[in-house]
Amino acid sequence: MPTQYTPAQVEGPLYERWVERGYFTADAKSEKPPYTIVIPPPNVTGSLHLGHAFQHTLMDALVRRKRMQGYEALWLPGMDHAGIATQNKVEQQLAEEGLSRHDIGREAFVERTWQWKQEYGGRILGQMKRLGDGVDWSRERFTMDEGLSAAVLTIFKQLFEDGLIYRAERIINWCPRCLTALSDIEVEHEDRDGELVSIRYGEGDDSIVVATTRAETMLGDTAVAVHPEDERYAHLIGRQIKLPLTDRTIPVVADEHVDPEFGTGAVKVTPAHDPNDFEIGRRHDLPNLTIMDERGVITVHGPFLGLDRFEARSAVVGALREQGRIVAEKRPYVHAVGHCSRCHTVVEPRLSMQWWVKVAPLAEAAGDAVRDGRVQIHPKELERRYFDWVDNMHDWCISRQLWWGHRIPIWYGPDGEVVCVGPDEKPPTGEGWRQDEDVLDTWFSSGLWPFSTLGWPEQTPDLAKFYPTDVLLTGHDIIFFWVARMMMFGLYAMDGQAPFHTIALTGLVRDEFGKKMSKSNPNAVDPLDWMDAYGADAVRYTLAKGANPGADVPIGEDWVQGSRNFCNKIWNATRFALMNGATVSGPLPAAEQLSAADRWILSRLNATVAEVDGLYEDYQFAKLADALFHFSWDEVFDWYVELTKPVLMAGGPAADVTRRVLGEVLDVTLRLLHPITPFVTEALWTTLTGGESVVVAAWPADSGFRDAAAEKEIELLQQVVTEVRRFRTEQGLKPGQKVAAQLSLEGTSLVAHEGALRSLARLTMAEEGFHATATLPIAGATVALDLSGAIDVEAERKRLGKDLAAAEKELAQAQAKLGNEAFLAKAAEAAIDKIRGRLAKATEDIERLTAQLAALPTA
RNA sequence: GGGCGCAUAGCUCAGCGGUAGAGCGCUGCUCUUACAAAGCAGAUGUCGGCGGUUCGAAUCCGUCUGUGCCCA
Repeated sequence: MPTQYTPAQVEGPLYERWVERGYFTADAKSEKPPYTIVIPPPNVTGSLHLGHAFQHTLMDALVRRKRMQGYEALWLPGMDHAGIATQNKVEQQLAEEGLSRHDIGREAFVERTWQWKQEYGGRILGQMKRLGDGVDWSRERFTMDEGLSAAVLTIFKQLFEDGLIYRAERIINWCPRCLTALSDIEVEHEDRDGELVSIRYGEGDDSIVVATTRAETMLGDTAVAVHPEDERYAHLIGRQIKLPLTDRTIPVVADEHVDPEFGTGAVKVTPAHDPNDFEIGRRHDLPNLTIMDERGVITVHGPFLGLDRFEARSAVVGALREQGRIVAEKRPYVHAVGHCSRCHTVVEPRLSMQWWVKVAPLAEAAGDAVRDGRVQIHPKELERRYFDWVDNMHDWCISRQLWWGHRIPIWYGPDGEVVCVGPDEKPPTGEGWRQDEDVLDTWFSSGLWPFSTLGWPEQTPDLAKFYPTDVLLTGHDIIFFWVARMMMFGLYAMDGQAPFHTIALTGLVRDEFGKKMSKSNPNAVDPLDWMDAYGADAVRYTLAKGANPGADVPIGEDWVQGSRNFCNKIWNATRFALMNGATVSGPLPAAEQLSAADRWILSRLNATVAEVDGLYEDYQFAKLADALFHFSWDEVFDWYVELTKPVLMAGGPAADVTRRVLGEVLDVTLRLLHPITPFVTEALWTTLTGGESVVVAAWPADSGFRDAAAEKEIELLQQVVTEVRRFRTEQGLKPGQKVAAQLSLEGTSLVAHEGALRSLARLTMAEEGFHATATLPIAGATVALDLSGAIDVEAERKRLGKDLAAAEKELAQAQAKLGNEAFLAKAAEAAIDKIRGRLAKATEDIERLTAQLAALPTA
């Protein structure tokens, strides 16, 4: 066994073996209770970034633990078809050939997109294998699969028949580059420097000043609105004023939604190009005048015809300025501008006919499921974000002017008929019938994911066994994407059964300085690079250790390196155990046969099992990773392993007992670590135990064994050892240098630990000619050392003096507290006891330190 | 503009009413027979400022400053 763990040699073969043996393949016919997580489907065009690696690590840990606990665990993988993103990719490819999608036609384009998926899609799936994701590959799904498409058609028809899907002309978010409608959540608002220009409309007494950041839209104004109680404009209400640069006049209308405090208190109304104005227009029966085409080019006749919207903006301002109509300009004027989340083009509000989901009843059910506790959100603080969203959700625009996606199953007849065609139904035939050209929002199909992947609408054994799923784990930034959509559809389609009982929300991955990591940032790290350099376990452990509930996760290469070191430490500790005959065979010896060290570590081991279990149930990954780190490194590797050395070296029956306990401790520790660091633990555990695989080993159970006395005993030993080591360091002794010492341990629990103490502090027996040059009284025991020569009295005096001062300060503080009547009267008994304990400890320390100082030879 | 959150050791973060913690970094000394990707020992903080509540505040309340996120 080499002295260093080399993940690169281990990981690939192990993963292949796991998959071959079918450990991750769930059985719907199993008698075991189910545990299910579906992966929020990544985008088919995407590749694994740290955010995925992070969430996958946590999901994998949850599922692996449950599998070990005896659940029929299913972690279901797959991808969504990412309508816009994928179509963009294929259009780029076509563009390189000098073609557009219209050149080859819809059918060929869709065919070509499938080819693209075949060739380039799903890179992320291979990357998931590198990370060690224990997913059931036999159940891999894609939102455009036949079964999932049938689910889309089924629910569309149900919603349509229930009146929850309708068609309407509204202002939507339009991307002039992607040439499609977008839903609200596909628009990102960013602050931009723009200008706010104030324009005078009308003439003389009939003039009124309005302000806008989008001057070009004035060409489509059909009114000016003021507040009905605004006296400044009362005389103008109902009058017609002249709209500059046009030959039109427009009315001044009174509308309560106008804020008289903002700007001049008068607003221009462009119903076809602004959602608020559209509403005003509806209330006042104003005409909707569209002035741009789908690419954002001006279509009204006149000097601006054919100009791009941004060119038109400056042209319009210029023309108005010439006419002396610009009364004020504020520049720069910072305001939020919506951008297409896919291509970052500035979104244009556009009046158009689209299909919508009426979300009110669905969102209410989604909110109630959390409100009444059927579904829990972790951490709880994020509930409010969820409620804010579902309680104020606007109707959802689901039609997209794309070719890649589920085509809307609506057929229009020659006489204005509108027919919704279900999955098993034949579309109407005959002259004049045609299908809607648009496809559905990708999220419409991913919202069905928790049950469409299990076979719905068919009543499959998978659906019966694994729905509802258990946990949805995802970033808090996409509560609105997955969570809300899956909740709405799950409750609607599955008879009010929520798709999962727990929503575990994580933060975002950031770099080591807390900066946001994104693909476009130079700080973006490819997790595969780190896995190559340090192993998948190191990346996984680092991510898990950063996973404080709901909080962002900073990660840096140094930390991954630290986790690699941890894996290496586990490797070497196990290596030591193997070299010394640690075993898991046979029953654990009874408590009477165990040494105090054995009882201590078993006590701590079981406490750790209980602690880790509790933290898993609470989705406290950072804390459980930390607890495991602390227990295994600080307690097992640093102390227990060192304590076994003198015993193992001495041999005999005591050594046999220790070999068994050492085997037990490592066996359990490796099993506890496995869900987070699956590879190194598998390699070690199979060697240590001869078992088939830790993947299917039993999850450790707390035996209930605790031994407070042993814990105290070992703590005292640690204290004494540390004290001697400190003294040695102060005296400039080399770590390996043996020193003769005489120990007086009578009357303390250290009597049984003389061997351990000598081993850990490197103290040899006092032989003839022993002459103590320093005496350390510690906790009732005395350690006399022969340093064979002068010791550095000054260094020792300095240090003891410092400790003494600290102890005296402590004593004074404790005395002050205990002398405080109010404290004694009002504080809890436990708090007072604690202070009494501190007082006693301080008194004892002062005594000891004073004695040590007195024992120093005078210079 | 509205809402939410965060300010703790050089860095990244735990702790959230009873003596300030971890990892990394830093300073010494060591290749002590599992491990130098390590061991041992050590240093480091008026817990953002100011007020208040309390016997007692990093922890609760108010306020200011700084900073981040979401929504419009």
